[in-house]
Amino acid sequence: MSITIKDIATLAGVSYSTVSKALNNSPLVKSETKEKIIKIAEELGYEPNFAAQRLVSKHSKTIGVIWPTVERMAPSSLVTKINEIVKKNNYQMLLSIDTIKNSLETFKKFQVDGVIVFDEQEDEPIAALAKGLPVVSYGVGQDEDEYPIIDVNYQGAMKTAVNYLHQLGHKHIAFVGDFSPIDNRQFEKYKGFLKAMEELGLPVTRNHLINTAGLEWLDGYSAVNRMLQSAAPVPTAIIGASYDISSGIVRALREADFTIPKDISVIGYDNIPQMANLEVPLTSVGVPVQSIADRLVHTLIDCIHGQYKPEQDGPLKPVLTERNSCAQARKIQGV
Amino acid sequence: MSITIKDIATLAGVSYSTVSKALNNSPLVKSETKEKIIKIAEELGYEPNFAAQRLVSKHSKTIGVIWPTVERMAPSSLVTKINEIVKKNNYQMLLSIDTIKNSLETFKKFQVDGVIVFDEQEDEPIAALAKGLPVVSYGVGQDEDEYPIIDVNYQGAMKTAVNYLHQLGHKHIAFVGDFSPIDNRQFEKYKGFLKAMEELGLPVTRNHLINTAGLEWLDGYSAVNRMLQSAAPVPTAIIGASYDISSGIVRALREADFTIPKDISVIGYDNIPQMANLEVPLTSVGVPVQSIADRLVHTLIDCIHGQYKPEQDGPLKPVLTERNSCAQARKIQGV
DNA sequence: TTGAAAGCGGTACCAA
DNA sequence: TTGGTACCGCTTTCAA
Repeated sequence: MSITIKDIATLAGVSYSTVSKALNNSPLVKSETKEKIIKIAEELGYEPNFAAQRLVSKHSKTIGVIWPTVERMAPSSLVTKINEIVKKNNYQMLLSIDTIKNSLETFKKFQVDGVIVFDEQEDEPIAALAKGLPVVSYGVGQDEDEYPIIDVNYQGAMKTAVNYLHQLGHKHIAFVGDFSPIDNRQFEKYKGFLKAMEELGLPVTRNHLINTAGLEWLDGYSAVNRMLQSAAPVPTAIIGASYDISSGIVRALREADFTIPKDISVIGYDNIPQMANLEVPLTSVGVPVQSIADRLVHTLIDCIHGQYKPEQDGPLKPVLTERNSCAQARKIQGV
Repeated sequence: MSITIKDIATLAGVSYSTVSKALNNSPLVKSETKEKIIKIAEELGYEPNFAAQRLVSKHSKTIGVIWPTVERMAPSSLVTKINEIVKKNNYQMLLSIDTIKNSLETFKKFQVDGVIVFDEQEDEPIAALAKGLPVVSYGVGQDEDEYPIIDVNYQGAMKTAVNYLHQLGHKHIAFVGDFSPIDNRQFEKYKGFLKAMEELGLPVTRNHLINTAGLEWLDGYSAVNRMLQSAAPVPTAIIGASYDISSGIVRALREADFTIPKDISVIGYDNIPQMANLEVPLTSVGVPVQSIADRLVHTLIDCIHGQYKPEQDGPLKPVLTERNSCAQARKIQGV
């Protein structure tokens, strides 16, 4: 059995309720008494019983993160950042890689104070499952949401990327990504691209829209190979829809003896530091993970304290980080 | 406030201790009463209070996993498997990506029954930090360990790979991996390779030992490029020390216009299904993740029940999974 | 400024 | 078979 406040009380010659107050730094205890008690507690290596505390106090200063797909880079990067920020705010983070339903159940048992969800493509409506437990997600914001969704502004990011390339003189810009309409988040990048191109009056034919039908690097790789083998003229610039996809794009281009950025410019979505470690360090666009993580955690904490108001914060701002994978457009080959 | 056994007791017209027994399926309760109580509990959507239960019962049927490095493929694959097996054994899994020290603290608070550690390169001795909490790790077994380390038999895996290539007629086999002696696990693969080559009387010069000095795909990629640029004759086969490294190896070879396996054979360490999704599906070697996960979880559960005996299980068996990235050795180019 | 005591929601023992 | 009750370890009134 481990040390309890009663042990401390006995040693200190006070009642255990006094010990409780002292340990919680209550102003109701004389500072001498307080110091004495704290000293004894430290000597004994006292650790409060968490279960007992929560049986009474209800909150655990813990945030749960549900992350069902462990195998892509950008989320890994984000979850690492979230962990940092959670700690900075005196919370702990616990992760579950189970289904949303199971994870929520587990987290409710353990009485976490709130949950961050990484993936909402599940049948059951999260709000119903959460039942009172504060939940925050990210992706595409919608008005009807019953819990805050941090809008990472995919469309804004795409617009930034397209404008940047346009300023470099590019007109033939291709989008390489997964645009099955099932996946909200991916589809949003696609829509953002279309909109941005349209606003600038740039051409969008099927040759500019390369569907990877998947999110692994290999999907990006094969998509680009297909593009290169088609009869259509090669675009002067490519926007890759994610870190992993972009890594496949770069690989395919280099195998086909394209030099980046001399022969073709490439921008990758996902503003994570790992973009710099690719074969060709990639200029990337997107809300920096740090900002996403910040917003997620702070919104959740506000929810926990009942202080969250929709639209209290402005939209998240996508940033373009230059890394020399883009150059002035050259004469367009072919047409 | 949520439903408690007292609410149920009132409705059922029995005492709450009877409710407790009924809900725990005690044989001391008449089955009619039991059924009635269970029915009411279900109707009310009763969920036992976990904190209260643990304040009394001490164990949580939960296993914690400490996983400080979220960004490599093989561990991701393993953790996913562990989750499955943990569930199959009626436990839950919680993940922490914090430092070992912090994670252990968190897990102790939440009273998990045991912990699986993914990474022991930390200063503090884990056993001391765990203080009674059962811990299991994996990697290289050592006799002095104060907690079980599942030996994944790196040396055996290397031997299997080398023998396999040797039977195909290869004599010039290179090892591409990180062999800084600091990292026990990586170094063990290196030692296994050396030993296996020696046993077969195969030559090992510095041209056969390519140090990646890192574990990312890019490290494998650059290492192979360096190898190809050196004056030394190219080996007829390569063993890559991990999934990520092997992925870099394949990329570098293909860029240099080597056809796998016609021009060169490649085997990758890490027996994970993802090996099949590489550009060239790779023949791989290693204890299958399934077995590693199985052993980890079962050993831990034995420890939890105080039933673990060192050496109760034989060594884990590396398996070679063929995927056509190896062929009969051709005449050696050069020397 | 301190202490006593009533819970929090269960489990488990003992008595009826 | 059931009910009564003493904890588990802590927080939080309320009284002293």
